[in-house]
Amino acid sequence: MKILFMGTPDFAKESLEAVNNAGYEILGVVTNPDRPKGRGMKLVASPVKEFAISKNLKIYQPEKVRNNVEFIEEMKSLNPDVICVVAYGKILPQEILDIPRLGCINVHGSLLPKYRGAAPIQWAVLNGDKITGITTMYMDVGMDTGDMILKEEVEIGPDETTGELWNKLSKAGGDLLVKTLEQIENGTAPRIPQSDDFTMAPMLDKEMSKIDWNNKTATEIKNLVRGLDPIMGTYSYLDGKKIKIWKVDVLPNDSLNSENGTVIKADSKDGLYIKAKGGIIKVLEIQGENAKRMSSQDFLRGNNIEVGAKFE
RNA sequence: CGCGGGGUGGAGCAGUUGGCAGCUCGUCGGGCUCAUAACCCGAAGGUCGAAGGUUCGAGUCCUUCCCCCGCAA
Repeated sequence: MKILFMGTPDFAKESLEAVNNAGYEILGVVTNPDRPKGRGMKLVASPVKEFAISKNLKIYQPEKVRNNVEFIEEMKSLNPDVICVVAYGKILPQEILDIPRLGCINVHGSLLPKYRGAAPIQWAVLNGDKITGITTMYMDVGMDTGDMILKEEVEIGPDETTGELWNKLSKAGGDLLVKTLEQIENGTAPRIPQSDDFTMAPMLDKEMSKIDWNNKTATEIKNLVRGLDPIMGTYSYLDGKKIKIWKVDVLPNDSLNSENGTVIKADSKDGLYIKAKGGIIKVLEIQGENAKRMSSQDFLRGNNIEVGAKFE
């Protein structure tokens, strides 16, 4: 079976590697163009491209695919049996979906129809879900609305971060994609329409990384912190300085009557404790301006925080 | 050349107009205590990111390089 692969980030790279290891013929790899990234704005190749280079696979990096006649003709001429799309980053037009004889297969990081959209993994953690998973489906023009093929559940631990879950799901996605391809090849792949009770997982907004001490409960804050680790992290201002909070625990409410966001304990042995709605946030990892991530104990050795100071 | 902040004992930081390198914690030794992560006394531990330059004298000023972080993407 001849496969054309489309994908960009490390999540997709795991799937590409799995398909490659499974011995399928990969006609080509389509990935987003190199983007300027990081300090210095240097051009960086996507993880998928890196892998494709290491395996001498043919690489395509169109700036756009819609109405790109030249690109679409090229894809047609490859004559793939299946196109595998994993976090490619572009919406594919019908003309491309129609190319492969056996269809376009997508690997999605949630149990559809829950969390259709760009950020299913992040939202599963942000919402404090205990279980999520991977779904493979036949793509259609809608946003993750295609008929489902296989699903696999993955548990989310109480302290698990998006980054950790991301890695687990990347791996699971690769395995499930290979399984899906096997079933397509021997004609046993099911085709299960999605029910109507779907939810959306839209792209994350920068605004949400600021901790809202007044309206969010301690548990919601903890979910926010692990949900945004390591993508953007969460922050709060203390004494005009932007402080990032990377890892917290929730302690039961001591029924204190201080305002939410108030420091109730700051000790270089015990760490940093902040009053929150419905509980106490024990800060485990923190990052000051121009500093790196460190334990709150380390942070407090060099930065004096007074009890009663207020995060906002 | 996108903008900006940093590299100082093991950890986190301070170091004023260049003039004996400090603080909190940890480590080691001793003491106190029924006991302790608590308290008291004492000690060790630094070529101040690297190289070069200015100077009587550089952590501090100048040049180059390496590494780290934030913003922006």
